[in-house]
Amino acid sequence: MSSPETDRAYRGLSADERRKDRRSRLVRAAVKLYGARGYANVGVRAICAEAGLTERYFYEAFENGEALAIASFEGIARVLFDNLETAILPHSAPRARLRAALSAWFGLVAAYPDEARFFLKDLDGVSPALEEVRRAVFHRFVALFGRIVGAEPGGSLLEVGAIGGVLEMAVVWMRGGLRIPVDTVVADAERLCSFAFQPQEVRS
Amino acid sequence: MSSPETDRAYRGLSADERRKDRRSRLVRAAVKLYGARGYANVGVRAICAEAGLTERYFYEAFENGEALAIASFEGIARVLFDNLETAILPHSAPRARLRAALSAWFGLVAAYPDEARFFLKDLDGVSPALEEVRRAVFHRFVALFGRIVGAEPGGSLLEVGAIGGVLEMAVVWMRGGLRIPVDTVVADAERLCSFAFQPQEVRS
DNA sequence: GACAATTGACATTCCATGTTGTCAGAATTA
DNA sequence: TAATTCTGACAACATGGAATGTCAATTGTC
Repeated sequence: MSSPETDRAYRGLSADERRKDRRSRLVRAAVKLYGARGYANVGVRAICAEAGLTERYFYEAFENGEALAIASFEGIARVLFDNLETAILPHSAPRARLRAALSAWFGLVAAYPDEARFFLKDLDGVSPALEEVRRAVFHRFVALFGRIVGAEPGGSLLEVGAIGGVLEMAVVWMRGGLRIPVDTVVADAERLCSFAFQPQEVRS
Repeated sequence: MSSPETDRAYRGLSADERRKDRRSRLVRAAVKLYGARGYANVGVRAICAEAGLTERYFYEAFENGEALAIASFEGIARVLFDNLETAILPHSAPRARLRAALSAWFGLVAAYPDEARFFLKDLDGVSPALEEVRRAVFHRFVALFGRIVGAEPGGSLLEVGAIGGVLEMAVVWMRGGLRIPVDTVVADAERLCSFAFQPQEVRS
């Protein structure tokens, strides 16, 4: 407990603005380092150094290190879903919506490699809380694609497989240095999804 | 350096036999704990306790903790590939071979949940060495299925996606407590793979 | 300019872990 | 039985990280 009786401006920013700024700097630094070194190899010390802040402000912004990881992951997920929703907006035909969503997905992966690496690879087997967050986001991912192509809700295992495949494709694509043209990757992913997300009665 | 001038039997086992026994006990204990708690939350102390051995024997058997993780993973992979090869042996038709392999895969997942959890989830973002091992095994996995259905070698991204999907299906299937009948899961996976692993000229 | 709030650098505490070392006692052989 | 190897329990050391605390210097307010 410090004694902040008043909260006056500092460098032109209010107390709230400063707090939010520090928080977002921490998140950005965290994602960058997570993506570069892997979550397991990044501690709060390194994150603070990268953000140009000290531990004191870290624990002002987050309960602990895990909370930052969760916030980072959920921030990435939010941006991702926003982008996908925006991307499919102009289209109405299921196939066109699917292609637009996948295009956006792989475009984001290419544009934000650190975020992508963290999002794709780091969150497994670390802690139950992190695992649950990953699970929930993955489920939303499957549901979104189901909605995109107009499949009935519920999310069959086949759809799970398709989305899992799309994620793994991104992993391998990145590891190969994005040398494969994005259109090729999108086309392959589209084939995988369009097959898996068809309505039950047409499937077999 | 101890001074083992001779190596005499102990409890009916030669020195070599005892070493191998200790080593395999360590691997078994490691996989069990990895699967239960996640790799990041398991140290050599806990593994030694689970194996009923002490640290002294750990470092007799392995260079360090990471070496045990690699050995564990590769041991699982070896058993897995052996099982798959055996499963497809009696069949010659691509479709039958594929079904047999997938049946074996999901059967193993169900039969060895600890091994499966470790194999599927734990190895990402921990260390470069572990990551490389995982990558190599995944590649072999894709190649094996390509060979099973008689696709030309090389491993397209679409095939990567299919295998990634199969792995993710196993993850979700396990998390759901294996409540979905294995035949259903195999059938879905089979659809995913049979579609993705077709020869280029037929694909579109 | 005086005073309070705010910041940043750093020390400090606490604890877990990896790794190596010690040693008394059990099992084995002669 | 005596000598010796092997074992298991545990101490010891080093390292690194999480989380809290201290304090002088800086910035804004009056």
